[in-house]
Amino acid sequence: MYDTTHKGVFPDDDLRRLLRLLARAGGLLEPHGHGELRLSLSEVFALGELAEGETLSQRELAVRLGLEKSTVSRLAAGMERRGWLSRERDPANRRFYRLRLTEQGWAAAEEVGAGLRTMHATLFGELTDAERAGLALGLDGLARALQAGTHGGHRRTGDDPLPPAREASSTP
Amino acid sequence: MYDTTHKGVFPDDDLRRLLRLLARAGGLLEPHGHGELRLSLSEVFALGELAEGETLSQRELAVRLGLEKSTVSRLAAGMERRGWLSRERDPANRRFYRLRLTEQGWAAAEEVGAGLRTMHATLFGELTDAERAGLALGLDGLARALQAGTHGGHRRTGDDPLPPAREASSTP
DNA sequence: TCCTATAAGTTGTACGAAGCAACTGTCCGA
DNA sequence: TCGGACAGTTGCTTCGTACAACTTATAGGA
Repeated sequence: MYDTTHKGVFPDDDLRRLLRLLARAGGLLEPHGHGELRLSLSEVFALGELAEGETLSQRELAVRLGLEKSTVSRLAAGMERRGWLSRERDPANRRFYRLRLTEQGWAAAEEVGAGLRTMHATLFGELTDAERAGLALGLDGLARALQAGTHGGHRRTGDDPLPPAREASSTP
Repeated sequence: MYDTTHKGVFPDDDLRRLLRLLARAGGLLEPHGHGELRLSLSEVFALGELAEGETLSQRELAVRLGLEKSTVSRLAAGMERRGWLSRERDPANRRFYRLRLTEQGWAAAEEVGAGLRTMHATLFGELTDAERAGLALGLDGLARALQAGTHGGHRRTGDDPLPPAREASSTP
């Protein structure tokens, strides 16, 4: 009896499709057996951030990843243990770490990055030009929309009042 | 030193943007305090599946969600405990359950669905027509591409040799 | 008809990612 | 010189999940 009454309870449109995609792509990424490497999604993102080249404090990284500082503390410790990043204290302000990738870390980032690019190529190879273009446009808009709202909904960590802070954390 | 050598290690294109979006949107959805309800992402997806109207076996649901049968066993048990679904044995084959939403389950689905639609509306309200159209087009293509590959990458559960299915993930 | 293989679901257990709270250490300004 | 603010750490808990071993039901032979 519900069938008729409640059909289409969930939005069956673009958003829904995006969500499914999220889930699906999430599956593609989660266990992340990128090559020899085995890393968590957060580690992948951390590599991505650090591969930007800047040195970051753990807090900075936490903000960018939307994770709790304690989580990032352990995350960074683990990556350090695996030889992917070095954690020097900022000489200008020893409260801060200066996280940066080691050579091994760069290698890992490269490997993961290569994996992502491959997947990207495979996936996007199946799209038409129009679809690619549309996707680029649409995602830009979506990113903007997400940024705009900031929507109380972040991650668990509600660090909305973000990165204005930062004291002495150097970086050329 | 590495900076120059390894700049742009991660793909900095649409895929990358999609991934960021995943992460960010994931944040929007994860804790899922939809109205009064508090449910995990997997529960949201389960509601979505069951709100299609069909009765499903737990195995079917597991396949669609891309989860292990034991996980789904507990998931379903939890949802039953909360009064969202009924689990009758299939009289024709008593090994199977026939999962279906209860009235409360439909209400929950409706509430969650409403939340999703609201979010959708908010988000998409900020897009231009071109962006919306592009997104729709692009996501269609992406969905097709994902389906096409099946990409060995699934989730931990390697249930590739299976029916046409969708997937999900979760978190409290 | 019984006997075994298979399949659905359950339970025990372990694990990893995450948050929160309480703590340490560092700095800075009154 | 003290006290507050803040980066980072550690202990603890929670949650979602997988895997493996088990139970129960079914279906197909010998």
